[in-house]
Amino acid sequence: MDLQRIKYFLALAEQLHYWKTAEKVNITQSALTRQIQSLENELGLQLFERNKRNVKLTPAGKFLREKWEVELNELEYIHQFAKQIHLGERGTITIAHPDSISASIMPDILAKITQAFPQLQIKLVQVLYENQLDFLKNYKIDLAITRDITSEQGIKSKKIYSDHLALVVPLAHSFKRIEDLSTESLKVQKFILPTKDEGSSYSEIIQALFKSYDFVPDVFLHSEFGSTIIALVRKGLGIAILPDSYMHHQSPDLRFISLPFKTDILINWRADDHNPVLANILKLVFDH
Amino acid sequence: MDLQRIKYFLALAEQLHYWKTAEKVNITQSALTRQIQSLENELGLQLFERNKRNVKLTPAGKFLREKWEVELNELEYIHQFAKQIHLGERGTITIAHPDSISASIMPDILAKITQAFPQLQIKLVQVLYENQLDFLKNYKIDLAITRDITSEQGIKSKKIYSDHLALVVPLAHSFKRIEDLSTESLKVQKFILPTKDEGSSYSEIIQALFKSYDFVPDVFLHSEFGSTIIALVRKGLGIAILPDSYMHHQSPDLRFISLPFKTDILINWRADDHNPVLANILKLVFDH
DNA sequence: TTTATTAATGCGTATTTTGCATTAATGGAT
DNA sequence: ATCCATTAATGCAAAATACGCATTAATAAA
Repeated sequence: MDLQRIKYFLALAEQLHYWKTAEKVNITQSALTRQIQSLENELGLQLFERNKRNVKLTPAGKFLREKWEVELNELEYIHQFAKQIHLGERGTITIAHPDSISASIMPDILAKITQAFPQLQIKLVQVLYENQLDFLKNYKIDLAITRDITSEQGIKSKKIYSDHLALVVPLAHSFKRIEDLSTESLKVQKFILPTKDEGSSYSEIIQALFKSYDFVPDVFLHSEFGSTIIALVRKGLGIAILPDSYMHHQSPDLRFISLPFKTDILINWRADDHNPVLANILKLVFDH
Repeated sequence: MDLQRIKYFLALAEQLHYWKTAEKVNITQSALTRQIQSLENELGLQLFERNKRNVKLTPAGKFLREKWEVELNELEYIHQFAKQIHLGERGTITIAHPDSISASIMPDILAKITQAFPQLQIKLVQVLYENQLDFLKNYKIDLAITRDITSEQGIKSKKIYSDHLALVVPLAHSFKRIEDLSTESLKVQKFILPTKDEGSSYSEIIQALFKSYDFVPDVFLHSEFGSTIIALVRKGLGIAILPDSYMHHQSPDLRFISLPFKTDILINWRADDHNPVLANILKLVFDH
């Protein structure tokens, strides 16, 4: 059953006149007659009661007119919706990102996405560094924004931003500027650091930082979560090394001392993910 | 857009294999390929991600699979329903009938209808004699069961039953049998009769009855409604002439004395009413 | 590298649809 | 009652579309 036939039927049901309807739908009266006939044959029922002079709907025709009208509209809506999915304007994408950029580049990215594709559903999740790749591969997330470089098979990666590491201290602390730092003054500090993961490029940078001052830090506590670390520093329990994007968080009573060590932010995705939503988002993020 | 194409799509979406699907739906792989291609072109989107080795649904394809499945089922249901309407197995018909047969032939007719066509919606209404034809012509009712003969243009009519007139008296009344009736004994009675309509064949029969006894009745009250008349007789306010089908009503304290005057029950309908429901009901009523 | 698998495609054939011209039925006008 | 204008149905040839067969080309596995 061709939907076009149903459209012809609906047009005729409105006009109740073959010539006028045929003209309206741009076919000949003969073609229209046969379209209606084959529709009736297909359904095994009569749609119109007609003689050479008059055309009127049968009860079944009246019923179908009403129902088909609804059904066709519904189909049209469905097809539009599908088209939007095809164009990557509709759909859901799940993004994992570190807490450090919650207040800096994430808002920028999200603003751009929702402006360009207001119909997109975005799910933001926080995932432990060690789980990110697994989640990506197992379709639990579609995009992982991370500070770690990966060279995994099947995962594509691209740098989108980089910021500096900063020493985070309470306002009252004696460290005011980078010149105040020295091996001696650092040695006596208590440090609060991220969890040291094997092969994490981010913790390697921090290691390099300590090596440049040639000392081994007294680490009081490890935490994966930046906001926890900040709260601890504010309470005076120690000092921390964090990406300076944390400065964008509202953090009174704290001083950020920028250090000459850069940490990259990368975006990872499945190489074989052909979801148009992903393509659109990547394009947006890269056209920066 | 041909619904057959959507069915092919759904089959392929399940199998994800052109050869197997083609075999299943009884076309060649080449035909199936082209059906899917033209469906994609028509929609302006990709349904499957495919290379020469693998077939998988795109996000839009997944969406459409789900939606179309529902939509096709709905359409199939609608078409079945329409078929039933065409066959006169579904639909609504409005029937007007006089109160006198509420307890006799109406139950018979209705039982037959609901047994043969359990899906039919039947509306029963009581319509004043004088309005019946108007209601019929104006599509307010589809069938009028009446005691009046009509020879109206465009209205078809057929006798379906006939019963006798009866004299209705309280049990205590002196009239016991038809032999008790005479011009003298009748003259002194108070009568409760139906509304005397001009040209109503029913009231003409009653007139004829009185004429045969050669007297003019003392009419205490006219009422269109048989049940009202019966109540009045039971209270001793007078005696009445009614069709003897009223005997089927539960009427204690009353005596029906059958008289040798017949009154026909006719069924009327619009000559140009091609509603299959009507045809079915007429067939049922006539095959009696 | 070879092989087996499998979706796409060129091409000729079969089927379906279309438009034109004509027919036949019907309601209204004379 | 007869004629006429209107209009849905239909025969037929042409055009468009769909189909199947055979082949191609891409790809994963051996």
